[in-house]
Amino acid sequence: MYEIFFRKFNDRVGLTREEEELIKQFLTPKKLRKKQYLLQEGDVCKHVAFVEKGALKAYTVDEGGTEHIVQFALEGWTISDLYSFLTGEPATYNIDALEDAELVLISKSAHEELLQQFPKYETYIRLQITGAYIALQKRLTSIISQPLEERYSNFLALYPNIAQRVPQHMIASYMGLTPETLSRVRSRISARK
Amino acid sequence: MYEIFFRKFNDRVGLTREEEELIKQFLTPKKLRKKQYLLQEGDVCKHVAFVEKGALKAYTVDEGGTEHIVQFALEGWTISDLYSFLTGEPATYNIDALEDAELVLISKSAHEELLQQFPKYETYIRLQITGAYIALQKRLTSIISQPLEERYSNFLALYPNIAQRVPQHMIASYMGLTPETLSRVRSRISARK
DNA sequence: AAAAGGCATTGATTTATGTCAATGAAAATG
DNA sequence: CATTTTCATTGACATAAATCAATGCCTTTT
Repeated sequence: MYEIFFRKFNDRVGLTREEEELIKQFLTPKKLRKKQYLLQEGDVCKHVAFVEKGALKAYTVDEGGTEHIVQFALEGWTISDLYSFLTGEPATYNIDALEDAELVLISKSAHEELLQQFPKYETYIRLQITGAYIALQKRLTSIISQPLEERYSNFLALYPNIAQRVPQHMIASYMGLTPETLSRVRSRISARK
Repeated sequence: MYEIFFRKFNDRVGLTREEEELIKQFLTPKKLRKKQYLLQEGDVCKHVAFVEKGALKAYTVDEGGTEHIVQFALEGWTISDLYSFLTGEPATYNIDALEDAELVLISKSAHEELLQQFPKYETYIRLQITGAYIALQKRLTSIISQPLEERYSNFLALYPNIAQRVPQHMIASYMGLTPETLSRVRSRISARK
């Protein structure tokens, strides 16, 4: 239980067995069936979720009912509406499962206690959020500066596992495109080779 | 000296006078003239810069010579090529001054020592990067889900000070648009009112 | 004060992307 | 196993954005 979570944690900051046991006290396991919500827009986000197994997506829905995918999360990734989690404001994102999933949940109170009692947790969180920030900045840079074909090729190179497990229309949504446009980008790429 | 830096620091984690003096040992002031580089693509980013005065931009330049602005930084903001700073890899961004500027620099070694010796610095950094992450996520969500007019209106509402001080073609660049398109977006908005 | 450069706007045109609709294949469901 | 659904692709067309070019207005420089 919590294997991947502690592997990641250990990669970032070394832990003794005892420390691991201490941290486990603050974690809650949760299973999610495909299509089940972890969070709905308007609710307050009560947890940060670490994915042990399966796949989730975070997204908004516009007035026309179209989904816009903000983030995917596979094994080893963390997903949440961080703004809502930290401020207690209603969430602006929905989060649900693309596949049956097993999660490790950290509640707000667990998060706060760990931060106070356990310096290594703060370091873990700092490194975690720093990595997420850098990844997001790269994604944004790609959007504003690269042509579509390169953006998509980059995506494939960076996240081959997402490309394999997630339907293409969701990747289109993640890229801010319609499914038809992504399909045409793909055919242009394969024509060029 | 360092007034805004310590005001921000104090807002996030309280500091005594002594702690402030201790941290000051690790900081370096730097002035930059308008158009002067803080960082050039290809060089390793040696510092994180906090803006005490003036304005900077971080950007990439594509094959055609067009600038794509990744970030602005006014007083109270922090700017860097964080990936390059943390890994020692060559920077992918350029950073230069839009106006004469006064900066507070934190070198890699200062950063590492502060992290080790001074838990409040780690907390400061964690809160700093968390805020930056949330802001970036909102920007990205806006790009993939909102029509241009709303994106621009949001930008104006969120950063009126940037809109005032920065030429519009740079805001267009920041939004991933041509200056002509932004101009037309603006005229459509004012026509609607 | 004159000249030069940077800047925002507008128009005409091209190119890229979105929309609507249809099809066939594949996957999920009962 | 049959029947729905979901999905990716393709075509025709509409809309949006980029490009190219010109203009006038500031601001900076000389």
